[in-house]
Parts: sequence; C-alpha cells; structure tokens
Amino acid sequence: MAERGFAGTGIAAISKASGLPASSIYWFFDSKDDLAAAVLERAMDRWVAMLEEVKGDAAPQKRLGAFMRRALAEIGDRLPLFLRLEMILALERGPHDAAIRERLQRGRDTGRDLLAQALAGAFEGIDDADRLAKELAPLAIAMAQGVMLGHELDPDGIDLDRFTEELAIGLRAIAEHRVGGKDP
Amino acid sequence: MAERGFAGTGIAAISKASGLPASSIYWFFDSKDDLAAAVLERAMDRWVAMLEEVKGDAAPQKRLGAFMRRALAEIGDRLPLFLRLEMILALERGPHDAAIRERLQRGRDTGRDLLAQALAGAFEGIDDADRLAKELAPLAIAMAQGVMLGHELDPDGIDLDRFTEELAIGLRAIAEHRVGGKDP
DNA sequence: CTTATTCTGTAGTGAATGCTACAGGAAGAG
DNA sequence: CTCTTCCTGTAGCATTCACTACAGAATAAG
Repeated sequence: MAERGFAGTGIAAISKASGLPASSIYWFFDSKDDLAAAVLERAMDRWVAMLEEVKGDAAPQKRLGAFMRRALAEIGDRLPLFLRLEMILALERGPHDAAIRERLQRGRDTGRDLLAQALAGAFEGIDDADRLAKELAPLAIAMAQGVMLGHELDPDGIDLDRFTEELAIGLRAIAEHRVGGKDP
Repeated sequence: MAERGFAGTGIAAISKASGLPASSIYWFFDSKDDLAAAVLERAMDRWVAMLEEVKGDAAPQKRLGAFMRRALAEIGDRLPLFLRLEMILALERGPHDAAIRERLQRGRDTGRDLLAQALAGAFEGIDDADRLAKELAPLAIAMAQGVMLGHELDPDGIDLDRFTEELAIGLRAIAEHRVGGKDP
C-alpha cells in the first residue's frame, strides 16, 4: 500500500502478501478503509516508539541529531515504508476519510511534543528556547519529511548525512531570528 | 487525480469532470498512464512558468522571498493542485512508471536551476555563493515542499507567511556553516 | 459539391474491484 | 467428550475497471 497507494492495492493483493485469507481480512476489519486506518496507526506507533527509544539514549543537546540519524538508519534507497504510507494516505485518503485524518493528527501531536523537547536541546543558550522549540517543531518535522521525500525521488540531489547536522543549524538560525533580529 | 490518486481516479470520472467523452480520451491518449504523464507535464510546466515569471520581476536578493510568496498565493486551504499531483504521482506511480519518473526528473532539474539563481541572491556576501546555491537548491525545494504539505495537513502548526522569510534565513545559516564553521 | 481527417456515441470486452453469505473446520474451555 | 468461540474456504454478489471496435457525426481541405 505504501508503494501503490490505497486505491491501487486490492484486497486480493493484501491477502496474498500477508497470507491472511481475504475472508479473514473482513473478519478482523470492517472495511478496506478500516484496515488502512489500522495500518496507519501501527506505522505511526512505530515512528513514535523509535523517537521514544532515542530519547532515552541521547542527551538533550545531541538529541535532534540522534533523531535524524535514527530515521536515516531506516532508509536504504527507499523512504522508510511507514513514512511513505503516511504521506500517501494523507494525500490520497485524507480528504475523504475522517478516521485517517484523526490518526494523522494524533501522530503529529505526539511527534511534535517529542521533537519539541529535542529542539529545546538544540536551542541551548537562546532566550525562550522552550517556547521557540514548541513553535518550530511542526516546521522541523515538515522540513525533515520533505527532505526525506526529496531524497527518495532524487538521491543525488540531497545529502542526508549532512542534513542531519544542518537541520539543527538552520532551525537555530530561525529561532535566533525570531527572538530578535540582532546577532551578538 | 490530485485528490484521489492515480488508481483512485477512473477514466469515467475523468471523462465526466472534463466533459471529454471517454472514447475521445483514448483518441488523444494511448493509456491512462500516458494521460497521467501528460497531465503531470502540464502541471510542472505551470510550476516553471510561475518561477520564470517571478524571476523577471524580482531583484536577485529578494527573489527567494518572491518565489515563496508567489507559491503561497496559490494556496488557499489546499495545496496547489499541481503540487499535490506531483507528490501523489511521485509516490504512487514513480516506482512503477518510467515516463512519470522522467518527467519528475526534468521538472526538478529546471526548478533547481531557477531556484539556485534565487538562492545565490539570498547568499550575498558569502564566499562561493553560487556554488553553495547550486548545492543547496534541492534541499531548499524539498524543505519548501515539505512545509507546504505540512501546512495542508495541519494548517495551524505552520505559519506559511513567516516561513517565507525564514527559509532564506535558515538556508543562509546552513550555507555559512558549509563555507567554514566560523562566524565573524 | 467531394474527399479526407478528426473526433464522438454506442456497445461491449474480460478482468478485477470491495464486500457478503454461510457452512464448516480449528482450537480452546468445561 | 461437548460446547462455544474463533477463524477460514468456497462461492458469488453487483459494480467498476481500463480499454477496444467501429460506425458515423463533425469539421476542415480541395
């Protein structure tokens, strides 16, 4: 589904790929939409679990880089499947399926909270670091997702390893700019 | 198609929405894939035309901001349809359709060149501004696309107007960092 | 006018779509 | 063993899918 989209993936294909008989699929799930929502939930939980895990291991200042490196480790030539799934379902089903929208919202909220903490670490020394981190977390996530997508579409144009450090640098500059346009 | 994906949009629906009879669709296009490729091409041409237009109007230093503002003007609550189309086709058909991949590549190349010039303007005063602008253009595009997508999914989390200025600030910080980690 | 070209309406192809009905097997509980 | 709950296999539903064949209308060219 992450590779062919929601409409492009038939129940028969899901059945074959999973080994679960088609009739069983409709025992466990009410509909194809319901299945997609469940799959999306699993995918987002995995995202969150990954971030939580890193959170325990890395000191606040290094945490943003650690997040990025961990996400990176999940990427070969392909976007991690669950990021692909998230985007494709958001674009394809979001406008038509409220359950999907709600799941996306929940995932975004927890992701934002986790990233805000990491960002606060990267904003060390700036006034109001916590508030700025909260404000900028959604921007940071959007940027990172865009860059990962860009990397999948054209791996040569973007150096993900470098971006791992540079995201923090760019965001810090933006935060400094917000706190007052003057440099020390 | 931008709203329901490639597989989610039937020929009949296209026919009804466009007024063009289904049989005529197959007179003008060889297949649904062919149609999608043509539609994508139109969409990307419109992107490029938009950038070219701005290029003539804005001085180099202001050009990045002007690009962003112009793209922004295209957005209401929805991502501009052609950006949505680009992403959805890239994710859904990219892995399976070489013609789509080629079109995406061409669009990216021209987009990168145009943006590199605008970025060079924003990097004024930095050594090697031109080279850095070329290097960072794909990153800038990816960031901007990610942010626009993020805005569509959750309009409250991201302030697009602010991002218009802040993208340049963040990228400039990254460029400065690349040219040598020291600040004056 | 005639002729040639471009497009459309009608009808229908086989295959695949999401989903249901339901009988019966598998497995655990007592 | 029986009984109950959980799952699966078979068959089939109506609908939609991308696509084709083709006769003839519309349009343009001479």
